[in-house]
Amino acid sequence: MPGKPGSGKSVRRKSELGAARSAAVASESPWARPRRRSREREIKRDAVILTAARAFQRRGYHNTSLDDLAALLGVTKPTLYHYVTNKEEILFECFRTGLDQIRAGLREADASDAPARDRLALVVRRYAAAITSDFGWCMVRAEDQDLSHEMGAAIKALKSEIDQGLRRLLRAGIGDGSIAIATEPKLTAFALAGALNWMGHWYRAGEALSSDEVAEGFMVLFGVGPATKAQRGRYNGRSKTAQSSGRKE
Amino acid sequence: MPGKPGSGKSVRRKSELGAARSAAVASESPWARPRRRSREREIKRDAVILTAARAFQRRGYHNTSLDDLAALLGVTKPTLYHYVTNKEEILFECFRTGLDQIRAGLREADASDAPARDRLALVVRRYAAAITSDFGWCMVRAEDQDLSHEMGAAIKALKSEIDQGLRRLLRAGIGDGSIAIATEPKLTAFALAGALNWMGHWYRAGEALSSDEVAEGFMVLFGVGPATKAQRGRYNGRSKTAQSSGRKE
DNA sequence: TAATATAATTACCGGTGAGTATCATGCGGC
DNA sequence: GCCGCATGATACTCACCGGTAATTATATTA
Repeated sequence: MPGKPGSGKSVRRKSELGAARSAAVASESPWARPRRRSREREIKRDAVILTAARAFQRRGYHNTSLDDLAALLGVTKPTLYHYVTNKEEILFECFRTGLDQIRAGLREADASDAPARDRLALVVRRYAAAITSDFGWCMVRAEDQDLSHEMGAAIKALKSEIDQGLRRLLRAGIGDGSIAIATEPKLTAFALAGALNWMGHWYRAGEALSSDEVAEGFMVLFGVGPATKAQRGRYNGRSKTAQSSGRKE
Repeated sequence: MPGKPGSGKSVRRKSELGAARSAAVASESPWARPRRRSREREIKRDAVILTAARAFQRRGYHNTSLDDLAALLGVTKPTLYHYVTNKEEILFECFRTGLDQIRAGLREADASDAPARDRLALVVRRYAAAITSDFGWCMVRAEDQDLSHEMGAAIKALKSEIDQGLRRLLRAGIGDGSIAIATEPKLTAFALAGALNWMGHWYRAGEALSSDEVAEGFMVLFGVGPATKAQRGRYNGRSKTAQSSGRKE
């Protein structure tokens, strides 16, 4: 139906539409109907994203058709379009969900006043957990090539934020003496991110090591772990503090 | 043409075919020679693979049609089928070509009697060079998901060979005292491979650091570089020999 | 129960892209 | 000149897939 308002080619986020509506029509009109954000809907949308992430992980983005995805969910393809605007958006959400897990760890670390080494360890653990999660594949393997310009740029920004966060922690660690590395933070961050991202390729559920253990191993490997002797002399034994402090984990 | 011998569904390597033929028909028959291994043909085939690798790197495997590829080569699609059996084979060759560069480095290292640390350094340099080459993308980003079972298994085997080679070198280094790492070889190899593979994502031609320099940096980072106190003697006199070969950037 | 919004379905469209059947040309050897 | 072969182009098929229109089912509310 060509006359239906708002159904044009432009990609309209449902939320934006809703916001515009409620802002325009004010609140006393009976039509301003608070747009009962039925929780149900978001749950289903999340199920679409999660199922898609798993399917993409197994068969790849391009080898997973929307019919496949719909079948996995026990519905038909058009139903999917009630929750997402197109396939690209699904990939984008997978991307974002995974990256957000890491960014959450980063913010958590920023809010802490533990030594930088411990904050970095936290982020690395979160990173490893995210990579080995259902959304890990999308972060590592899916490529910006499959995203539109805007979405690709958005993902790139998120990735950059994570990269910068790692570098900042490394610099902070050098500053407060809790980290001693032999190479510059930039290269170190690249190497660390690479090692972590690669987990997405080899780490399988049921691996002998938990993702936390791998994260710990990488910290040691990069010379910023508790087992490094170089650390011992530089700053005292308080390195365990944040490790066992009330963090949920 | 269903009648043409050897043109069935099975993927036959041209070289194997040629070898089998010449072995069977001996060398005096006038029909034995027609295998005029016209060098021209292999050159063209290589061009197909290389051009494909570059296109895949930029736009991705699934976003590059054979028509695109043909256009890049200034021919039409059916022409491509004179040199490869299908698109999958192109991807496989890209994979293999890249991996072979690393395997060559591995064999080179095995043939050397230098300390394991230097042999590892050589492999890491070769690895970094391969990843930043035109075929780097295929090794890292392209996934086995797009390959048939047999080809996927073949690639997996090659990858495993490389992984085992890295572990072997690490163990050898621990054995001869030229490498001192704080974690087990398996995890170290994963981290090292990950850091190197990730170069395919961030390294661009014209980067401030050459791939050799990055490789050197990683060696340092992983505690097996020349800056490590465990290595006091600059015993590496020959490690520069192979360094300058191969890179064009 | 009527009105309405949402949810999901059936049936389709348009485009694309891998792979093929068939014909045309150039070339070396007889 | 003719045959065989390699190489290439034109024009096509065939299936799949993303996305949509029209329609039915379900639930909520007045």
